[in-house]
Amino acid sequence: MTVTEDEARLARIREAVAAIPRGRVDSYGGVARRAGLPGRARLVGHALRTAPTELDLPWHRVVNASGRISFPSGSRQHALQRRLLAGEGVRFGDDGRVDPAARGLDDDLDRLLWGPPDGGR
DNA sequence: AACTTGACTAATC
DNA sequence: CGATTAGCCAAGT
Repeated sequence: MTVTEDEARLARIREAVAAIPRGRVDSYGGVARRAGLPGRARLVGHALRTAPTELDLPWHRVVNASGRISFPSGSRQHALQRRLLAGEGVRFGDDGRVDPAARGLDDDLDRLLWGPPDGGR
């Protein structure tokens, strides 16, 4: 297990995060699955935590499997993430869950977005 | 090197 | 609903 392999995995995770369209969210597990790393949701958390800000990843579009922001409510991060999502039109329920309609992505999303130059849109 | 933590999750109770 | 358990495993102590 080399360092380069780890970096490649992190890169795939970051790609998967970057592939989440504006106004939609995905779960840590979902991102991991689309990155080819099923069952490794925690790794997504680590990847985002250690990701350089300069990458400008849409990290706020990643919520937990419950559809809630994973930062403790009341924390600065929680407020920020919620605000960023609200700014993209993501609705929240009274229980703090994001609108179910905005949750989850198809496995083909990556191909749809990055594959066929003409397929999508 | 042992032990703990954590931007997680699914299953059970 | 919440609490517990077990699986996950990179990083931090």
